[in-house]
Amino acid sequence: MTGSVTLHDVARRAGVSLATASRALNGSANRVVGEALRERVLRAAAELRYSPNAHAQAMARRRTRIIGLSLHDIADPYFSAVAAGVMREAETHGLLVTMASTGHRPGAETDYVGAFRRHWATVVIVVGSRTDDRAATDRLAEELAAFEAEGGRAVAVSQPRLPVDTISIDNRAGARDLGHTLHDLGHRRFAVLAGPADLLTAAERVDGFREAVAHRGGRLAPEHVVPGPFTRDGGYAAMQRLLDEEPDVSCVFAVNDVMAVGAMAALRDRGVDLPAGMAVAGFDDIATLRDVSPALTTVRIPLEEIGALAVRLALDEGADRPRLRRVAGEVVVRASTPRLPA
Amino acid sequence: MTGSVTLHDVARRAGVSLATASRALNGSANRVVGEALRERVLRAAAELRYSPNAHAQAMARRRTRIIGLSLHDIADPYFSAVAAGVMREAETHGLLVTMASTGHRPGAETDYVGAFRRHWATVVIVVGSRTDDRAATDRLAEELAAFEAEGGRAVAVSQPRLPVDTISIDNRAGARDLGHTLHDLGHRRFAVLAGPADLLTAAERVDGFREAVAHRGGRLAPEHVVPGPFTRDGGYAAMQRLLDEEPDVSCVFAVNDVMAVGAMAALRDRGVDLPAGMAVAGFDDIATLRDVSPALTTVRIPLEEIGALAVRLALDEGADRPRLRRVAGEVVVRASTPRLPA
DNA sequence: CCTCCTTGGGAAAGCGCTTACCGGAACGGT
DNA sequence: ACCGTTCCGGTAAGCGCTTTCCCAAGGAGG
Repeated sequence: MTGSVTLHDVARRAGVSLATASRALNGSANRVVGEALRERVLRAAAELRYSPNAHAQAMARRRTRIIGLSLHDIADPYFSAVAAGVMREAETHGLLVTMASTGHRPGAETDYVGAFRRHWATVVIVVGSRTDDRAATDRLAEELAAFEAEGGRAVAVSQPRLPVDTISIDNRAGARDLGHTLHDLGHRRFAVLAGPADLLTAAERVDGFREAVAHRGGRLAPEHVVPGPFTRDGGYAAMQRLLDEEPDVSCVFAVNDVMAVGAMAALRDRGVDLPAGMAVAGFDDIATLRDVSPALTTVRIPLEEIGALAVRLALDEGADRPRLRRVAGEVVVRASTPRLPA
Repeated sequence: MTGSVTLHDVARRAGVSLATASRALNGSANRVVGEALRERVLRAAAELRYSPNAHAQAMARRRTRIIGLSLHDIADPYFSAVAAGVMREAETHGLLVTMASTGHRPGAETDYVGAFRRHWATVVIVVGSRTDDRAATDRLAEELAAFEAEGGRAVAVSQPRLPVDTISIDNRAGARDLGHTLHDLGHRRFAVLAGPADLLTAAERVDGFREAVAHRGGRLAPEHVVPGPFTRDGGYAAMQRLLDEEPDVSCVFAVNDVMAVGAMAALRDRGVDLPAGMAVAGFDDIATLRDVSPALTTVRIPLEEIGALAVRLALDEGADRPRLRRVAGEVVVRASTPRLPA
């Protein structure tokens, strides 16, 4: 990058030293720069369209104003909602966010956290939820610990067992509440599209739902719990497999909205009338999906708020860390789960 | 950030000089480091868990491996699709992307490009489409020019009149094709939910559609072109206003899918049967929205591919810049626009 | 009138890295 | 045996900024 104007140029044009120029521009603490000089410097800077080099500042100050955000897939509305919250909050603090999509690749999070560490990010936020690969989790934990040891602040969202502040979505309680609600609507025979086996978030939702069913004296048959990717197509395929077994079921719970919508498509393609022929419920309350028809019963998670909270948590100089914040979901009943005629 | 291990530590532990350590680690060009030494250095680095400081490298090399991406709103699926493409392609090149949501705030893009410039980003990508505020556009153009003058590469998506490589979605042709298709389906009386007046993307889509209608000997009545925000609620409200006028219309074209879905919700709330009572078409073919019902007729834009293309374009050392790439849309007819019975 | 603060500016030492540039050693050709 | 050449390691000069330390000048207090 050639030709950029440096502080040196500004100082020369204003006829002052580098030190004075620097002080004039950032109004350095416990040091006053004469009004006249400050004026001169500011004017010179403006005339030259000077903008300080962020890396040089980072070197000298030994810190930056960037947030590193690692998530699975920005195209997934779940993650983009969280990202939106992070970015909104970041902006109010004058922070820039650099983002990485791990694409569900195990280990990628650790690599990216490493990159953020190399960049002296002030804050790193990882949102995910892998649970199976214990070794990978340990390496991530180690990397995050190193990052915090160097003065950074990390927050994990939906990613337990990490030695940093974490925000935990109460998946279990949300799914349980949903289960009870569906039971109250008269449903007794359930199936679950369970999502990926290795995703803790998915597992918790299944468990919570199972608890509710059990609590009401029912039982979730193992063959009615079908796994699959956390995507629209995953939901579609899982629903097809389920239908192939001709299950005796009146209501299917997909552990996220995206899958639920895929499941609805599969049902329709098989000629099932919705919502009369089958009730469908999801999880997350993705904004973009609120207008599917029939409108989806789901558990609302304040995703954007969670993103903002992550930033605030990281910036908050509280003691006794790591801290844990639980955020609850709220069942929203819509048209996709009508009351079952007795 | 204290306690981080530096190259100095590595060099000392390996018993070599800084220069050698550096050379051993980056295998510097036209310079060979003895195998034994290189081994020693690598081992020392691994033992110390050394990771180079990105800012120091940036300072010394005078460039970085980051892409600055500015867009309106990451929570909007249109933008998150483009972002996903950018990030996917960035990763294959070992680039990190730092992202900014302008939140539709005029001038914010310029501020963020300035920030990216300060960071010596190698590439800046702005995706947007404001057209009304000429002064703002000029300032953005100026900032981008300065950025490129300093050796960076910028690409604009859907943002014309900028002195950099730009990717232009052929909104006009897409909307025209859609108009013809709808006409072929027997529709004659159209309304348009036109989106924000100041967004070029929206304006072009309206124009293209209008052209098609005119070409077939029809006419789009001004009161049937209703503006509004580019959002679900914008579509909902616009549709309501339209219905309040009790227009003699059989088909409404919302200039993006998100609005189309909002419009469908409004129609349903007014008791209109879909798709029989009113045909609805959108634009973009947002993946998350493919399963609304009735399935939405729309114009498919390869958004993710566009994001990836932007990165490739920026990295491509082609001559005769600025270059212009047009990408076309493709009409996808689905259930929301049935053939009108003659 | 001298000393001691206080105020405000400059010189210079880094921050952690890359990369000319320099120089010693080993080697081959004559 | 001498003189290029190569090879390969070290020394040091930055990259653009902040910040400590030092110093000059002016004012207050004795």
